[in-house]
Amino acid sequence: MKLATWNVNSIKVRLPHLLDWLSQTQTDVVCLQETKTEDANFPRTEIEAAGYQVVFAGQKTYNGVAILSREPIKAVQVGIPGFADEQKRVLAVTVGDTRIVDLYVPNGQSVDSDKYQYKLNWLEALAAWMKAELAQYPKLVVVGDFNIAPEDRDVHDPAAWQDQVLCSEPERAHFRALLDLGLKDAFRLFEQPEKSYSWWDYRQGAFRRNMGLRIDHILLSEALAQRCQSCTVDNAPRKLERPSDHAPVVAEIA
DNA sequence: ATGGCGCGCGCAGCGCGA
Repeated sequence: MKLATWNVNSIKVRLPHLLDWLSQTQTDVVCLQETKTEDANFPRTEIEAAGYQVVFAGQKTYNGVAILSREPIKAVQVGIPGFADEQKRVLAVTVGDTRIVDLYVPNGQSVDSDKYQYKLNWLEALAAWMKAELAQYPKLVVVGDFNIAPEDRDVHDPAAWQDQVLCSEPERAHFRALLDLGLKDAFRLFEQPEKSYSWWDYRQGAFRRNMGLRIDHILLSEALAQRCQSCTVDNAPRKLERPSDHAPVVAEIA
């Protein structure tokens, strides 16, 4: 199974990129974030015509998640159970015997913002839920835009980003707490190029200069980590006209 | 110099992202 996560920054604008990319890569499951579209306006027909089942949970202007799968989608869950949240950031499904959780973790804005505290609370609730999901599903995949660069090697300029949002120690501690549950960062199961990132600012020619962060992740339970054959960032869509500011991250699991 | 770019919304220019 080829499984991907991609923050598309508007499903409407990026639909041609997404459909081309699915056709070229033959991806089996892709989890999207920042679809920024109410469910009534989601481009379901175009995606189904490409051979995918699709589920989505969206809202106007902000947030929004979707999961596309070539195999049937079952047991859809929207949001973190027991965590009241107006923002559409979480979608979980089962495909075959694999549980797949798609996350758009809050950005946090800055470490002194109310939004940062919301992010930390959100991550606390996520960890408790993931502990329960791991107990129920030996084959668990947790993917998405985590809005956390786990280590300094995931940051183009660690000094400039030190203690800033996306890189702060409390955020990184929450990321490590997920790993401590028994999840593996699929990207770090393999040798990777130096300076591998998944997001680059639209400004300052940041992509051309590779001024990025690795904030989009694929976490795998032990049973799936053992079957994981590769995990890569696909920079190709970031080079297109009107790209998302994020690149897809892709894992192949036997 | 605290902007820069690109999105949605909606028709001007603002909030937000990361």
